[in-house]
Amino acid sequence: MTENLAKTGSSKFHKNTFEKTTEGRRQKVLEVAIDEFAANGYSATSINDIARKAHISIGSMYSYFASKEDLFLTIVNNAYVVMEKILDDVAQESIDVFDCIEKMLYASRKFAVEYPQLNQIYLDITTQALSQMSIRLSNKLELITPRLLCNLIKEAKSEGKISSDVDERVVSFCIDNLYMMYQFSFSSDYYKERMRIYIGEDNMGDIDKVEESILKFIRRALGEN
Amino acid sequence: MTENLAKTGSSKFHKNTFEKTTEGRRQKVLEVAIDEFAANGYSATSINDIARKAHISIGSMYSYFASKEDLFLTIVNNAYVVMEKILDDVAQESIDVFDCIEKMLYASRKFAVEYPQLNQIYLDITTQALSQMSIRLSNKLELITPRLLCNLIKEAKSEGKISSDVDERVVSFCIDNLYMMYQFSFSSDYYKERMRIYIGEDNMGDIDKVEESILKFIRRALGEN
Amino acid sequence: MTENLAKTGSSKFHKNTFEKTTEGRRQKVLEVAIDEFAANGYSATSINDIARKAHISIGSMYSYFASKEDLFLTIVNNAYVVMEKILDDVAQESIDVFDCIEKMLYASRKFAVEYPQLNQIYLDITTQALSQMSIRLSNKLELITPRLLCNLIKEAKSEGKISSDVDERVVSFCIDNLYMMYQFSFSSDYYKERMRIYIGEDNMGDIDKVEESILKFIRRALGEN
Amino acid sequence: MTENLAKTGSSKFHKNTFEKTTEGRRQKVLEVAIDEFAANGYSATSINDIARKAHISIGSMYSYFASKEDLFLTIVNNAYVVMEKILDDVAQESIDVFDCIEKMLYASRKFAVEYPQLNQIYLDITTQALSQMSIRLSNKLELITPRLLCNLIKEAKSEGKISSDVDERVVSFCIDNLYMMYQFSFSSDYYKERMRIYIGEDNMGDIDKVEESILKFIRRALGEN
DNA sequence: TATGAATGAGTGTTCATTCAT
DNA sequence: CATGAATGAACACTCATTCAT
Repeated sequence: MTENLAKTGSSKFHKNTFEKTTEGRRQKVLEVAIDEFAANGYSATSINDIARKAHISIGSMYSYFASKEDLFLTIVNNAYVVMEKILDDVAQESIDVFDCIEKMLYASRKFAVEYPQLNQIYLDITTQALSQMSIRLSNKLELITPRLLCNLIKEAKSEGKISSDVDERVVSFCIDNLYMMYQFSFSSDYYKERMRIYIGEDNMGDIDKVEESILKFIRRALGEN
Repeated sequence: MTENLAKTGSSKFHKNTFEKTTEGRRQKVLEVAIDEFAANGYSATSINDIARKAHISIGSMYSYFASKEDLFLTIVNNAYVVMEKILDDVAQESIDVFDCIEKMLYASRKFAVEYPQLNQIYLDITTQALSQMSIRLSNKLELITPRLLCNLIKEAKSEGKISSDVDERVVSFCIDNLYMMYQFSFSSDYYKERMRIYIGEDNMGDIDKVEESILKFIRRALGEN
Repeated sequence: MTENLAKTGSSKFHKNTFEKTTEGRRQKVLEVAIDEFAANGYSATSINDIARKAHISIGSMYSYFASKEDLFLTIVNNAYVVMEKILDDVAQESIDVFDCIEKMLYASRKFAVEYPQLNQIYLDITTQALSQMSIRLSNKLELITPRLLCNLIKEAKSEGKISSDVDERVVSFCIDNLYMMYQFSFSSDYYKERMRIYIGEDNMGDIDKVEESILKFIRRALGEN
Repeated sequence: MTENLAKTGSSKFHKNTFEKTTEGRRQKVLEVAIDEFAANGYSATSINDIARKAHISIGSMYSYFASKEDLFLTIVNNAYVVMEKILDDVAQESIDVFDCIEKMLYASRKFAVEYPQLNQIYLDITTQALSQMSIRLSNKLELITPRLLCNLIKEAKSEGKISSDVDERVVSFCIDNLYMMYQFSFSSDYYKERMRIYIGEDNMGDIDKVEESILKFIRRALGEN
């Protein structure tokens, strides 16, 4: 549906050696690291632990990554790439604004359920303690959703599909906020519990109905004509 | 406007000794601890550091709190009490749904700007790594906003002020999600930057306009009649 | 039976204040301290803990005793006084060597069973780590048993009751060694288990028979005529 | 002379890494640790101190042993192995009961004089405070002496070498008690002083004569025919 | 390139002792 | 005289990182 989205600058936080090992080692390292960082947070995770659980020497670990931070950023970057891909696909497949908005909400849940650890790690990054680190990440990705949503709204406005008096920037912000919180609601135990409290134990079974309500909320907010 | 809100069970995570020191020491400890936990996160904060910066011996620290965790929980609990108070005031002062929704949005920003560290700490708690700890907190507070919002919407629906076909639970969830994200947007550098990208550098100066747009978003979503 | 034994120099390791408090406080402190030192050993016992458990402030503790060491020595000294009294009584009541030896074995057990903690503490003192402290104790007590036993044997020898070719010093040493080990065998878990292994689970019930055998061992060793 | 003694289950309280360092480091660590534990007792000994004195980083210490307790148990276990070996040799070399009893007494002194620290540590273990730890030690060794002595006596009884009316279990217990106390008498300052008091300063020079007296004591007690 | 032993600053926590009230 | 808050050196233990093999 939309123009091609600018690709995330493929930042690289690992050493060249990491690309040269076997796929198996590479995958094992990433897999274990994701699990550990997701479960314990950045600070409380030990790189020695990761090495041990991945059946790899810390020597190797440090031949792949210059530091614990770099290992973490490698993972985060990978997660961004995955997220980006999904978003990209959604944007391409959508036929109009409302379809796109709907698909993005679905995608949020799907991503959260499929990769709960990546979301837990993402949550960590938004934390002030890790904000210094997030600076090292190309925040281009952070630009992709805003631009996508913003353009979507603008287009829809000019096509008369939605009310012309909405501020596309703020509205994009709100919609993405809803996406993020919805995604988090499947990630950390804290947010899971919070959603349960709001939605009610009984309604947790019929998640499609919940999603439909959220979409209705958004559509109305947009002043769907 | 509304019924009296149930008070948060005043859990206590400090030892009695803490209540007996001078107000100065007490405040200094809390102040420094809040700063440190907010800036570094729970794990990366050293209780010895806090003691040093508060010009208090580590021995005293441990005569006030049984553990680092308890110091942290004391702070979090205090933050909750502050939040609760603000929320309570808003609920009491409001004259109707829309007024309340508006006042709560203002309050979110006000709280975030006034106590950025408390919000940074709150962000930390929602993290999976700290989910175990949040269990120790009476999550009654977590119930206060849902109930408040939900009742508000229900009432408004029955009064015909808003569309009767909205699901009050999901809608409350969405509105609170918008509040939380808005609040976070003034707390951690990450979310600050994110908001800037959405709203645009130029619009950041006129935050009232942004808030107005968010409110319009919500009002429309509620199908304001 | 024997001459009066030289009294232990009544060393004093407490401050005068300790004598001036109420009997209740004094007893409670000693009682708790004995329990704690016996269970954990000198080093691993906290004087703050003792104060807390005795419902007495550490301030008071330090107004009674100059240091943890002095509290410990006070207890040890008390224990010695108790032991000495028992020994003295035995010596007075006995009608001859063999009677005395028998009574002393009974007394060993009685004392160990009645005051297991004092024995555990005594065990501690014999340890090299605490040897420095034992220097501060008047080791006159340590002289009392040797002299008593030695004189006993000498007398018996001259009376022709036991073989004339025994070395009274070595024999006294051996007999006291048997007493001590027997006493320990009712004190620490280690020695209890050791005795069980030697004597056998089945014989542990009839301790009188065991004692009879030990006495027979000693009597024969003395070449009882 | 006797059947082969069951070997002590070679429990292992160190990590594999400890076996991989250089012999020099290994010896230095054990040597320093033995000295420190012997001199101060378990509780009052600092593992950081040991590391410093062994010129080894505390990190290495913990790569060799999981805990202070494990370092201690490693040493104790080593001591047991040494003791066992000596006992085994004595048992093999002896030609009859009395010879064995004599050799064991010599061995007790030899071991005590040669390894005073090991005995001081052993003394510590018998203490109630460390009884919990002794549970982790295979107490097979504790069985070795009882069984050896008991069988020896039984055999001698059936061969008519010693009186048939002695209870081999109690007698073994008594003899081992005499060995232990004799051994201790060369180990801690407390027991050294105690022996000096019994034996007399003048007789301390001719220890062979003392030993001869002790053996006579035992032989008579056995009712040697 | 892979290994893992080695390092030591740093962590959370304890405790004997002091002293103002 | 009794109190208990305050102190801070010391403790057992962890972990990111280095480097010789």
